[in-house]
Amino acid sequence: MDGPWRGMQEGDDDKRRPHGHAGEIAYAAIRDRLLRDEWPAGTRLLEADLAALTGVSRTPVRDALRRLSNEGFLDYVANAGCRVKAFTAKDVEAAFDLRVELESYAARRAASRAGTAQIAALSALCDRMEEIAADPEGEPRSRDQLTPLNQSFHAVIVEAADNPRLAPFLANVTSAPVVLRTYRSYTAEEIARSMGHHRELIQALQAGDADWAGAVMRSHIHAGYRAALRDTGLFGAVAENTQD
Amino acid sequence: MDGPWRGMQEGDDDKRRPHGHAGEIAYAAIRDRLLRDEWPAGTRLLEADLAALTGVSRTPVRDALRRLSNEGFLDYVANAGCRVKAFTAKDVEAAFDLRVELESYAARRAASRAGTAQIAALSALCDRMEEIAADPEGEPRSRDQLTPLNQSFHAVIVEAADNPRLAPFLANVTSAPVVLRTYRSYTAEEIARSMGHHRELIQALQAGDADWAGAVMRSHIHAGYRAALRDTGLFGAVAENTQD
DNA sequence: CACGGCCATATTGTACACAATCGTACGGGA
DNA sequence: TCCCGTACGATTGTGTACAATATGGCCGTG
Repeated sequence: MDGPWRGMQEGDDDKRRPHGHAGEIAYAAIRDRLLRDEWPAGTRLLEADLAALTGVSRTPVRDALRRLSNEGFLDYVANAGCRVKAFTAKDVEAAFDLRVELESYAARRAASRAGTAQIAALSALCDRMEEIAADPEGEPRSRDQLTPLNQSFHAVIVEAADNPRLAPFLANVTSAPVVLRTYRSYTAEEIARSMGHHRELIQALQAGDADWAGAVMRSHIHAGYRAALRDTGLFGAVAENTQD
Repeated sequence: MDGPWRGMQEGDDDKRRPHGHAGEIAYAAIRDRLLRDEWPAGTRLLEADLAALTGVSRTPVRDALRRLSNEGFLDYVANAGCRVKAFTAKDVEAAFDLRVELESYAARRAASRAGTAQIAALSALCDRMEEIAADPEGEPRSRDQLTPLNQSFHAVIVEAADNPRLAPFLANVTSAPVVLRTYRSYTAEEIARSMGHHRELIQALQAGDADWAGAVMRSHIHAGYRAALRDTGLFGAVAENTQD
């Protein structure tokens, strides 16, 4: 702890980091734990601890914390560090509301802009998802396989919307833990409906019908909101007992 | 360069800074110059120069640059510093599109939530703005007086919308220089129409009519977009000749 | 016993030093 | 003459030391 040691002592390989990626490492590591709910809401995160945890110094850790608080994961108070944000039912509503507006906008725009290649990509993603959903094996795991495919599906539509500011915005609003885990709380029926929405969306885009596409997307996100709401009681409770 | 000098040598008062605000100082200073178009699009910003300019060290300057690039003012490339973003017509469209969606959403929400105090505040702001607009004196300056009042007006509506994620989002999309300067390029007729929109908005909110409020806001922002478009040729040109 | 001020400590904010990386100019070779 | 490899300078990324601030416990006082 005293000399100019090679500052590595915790979980990491000693292969030389390619300079310019320590910040990414810290960011990814912390974000990952946040997504896994490793720390209960309200937990204070110390820069020094995180530095030791991720194997980099405080400087990139600070960068990561600023980013994460900007993305809504953390509450940051000047000169007092940051705490894991307590998600209330209201926050969940806020996030989904914004998603409804922005994603339905994306769908409307995409209706007049999506190319055949993008339509094909969406179709392929639907095929994969339906295949996985139909598989009666591995029930819990299929949910986790569905999630990234679903994200890709939405990403293609956002890309087709062709608004350079949109993607980063949506990334911020969809990165909330609650949003990311929606597929896990879906019932079998809700999953089937979600697949249906995807197919309908593709048809609307092919038809170039902006209103249709926007409306389907609106329903689609609303359905997700209802599912997420069922879990919110949990968050409210957690938020309360760790008020501190 | 050897001893623990008080690191002050450029434009600054030597009154002690209250620790925890150097970052803010750097951020405000750089953002201010960006808004004044002090640097043409494409200009590379060196951390060391900005540090000397603002009188703080590189560390808070880096924080400020990260924030500003997150807000869309700068393009940031790893290991290569950052450049002043070249705004294209497409970027302007993207920003206004997002504003239309988010602010009309805010207006819809506000219709069923705005309290009498907020309505009164909006009215007072309208009074002030109309007063200034009616004054035949100080033509160019009146525009600059209108802008902050207009921002306050929109801020009140966003606050009334009561979505905790909304305000930071909109701050990001409205902070683009083009958006901030719209009032300057308004014709007298457009200013009058803008005032009319504000009054109509208040009525819609009082009536609790979400559709009405949303529609008025949509027109309101669209009108601003048209005005901003008239200036975009300029930006395109600047963006091109500084490609580097 | 409660309350308020004070001190010790833990933690963040800032500055600076060094290491890694990128762009560029220069020189050698085809 | 043109191209490619190399070395150098300029600039960013990271680690670390120090300064400033907040927090919590302690003591004194009402």
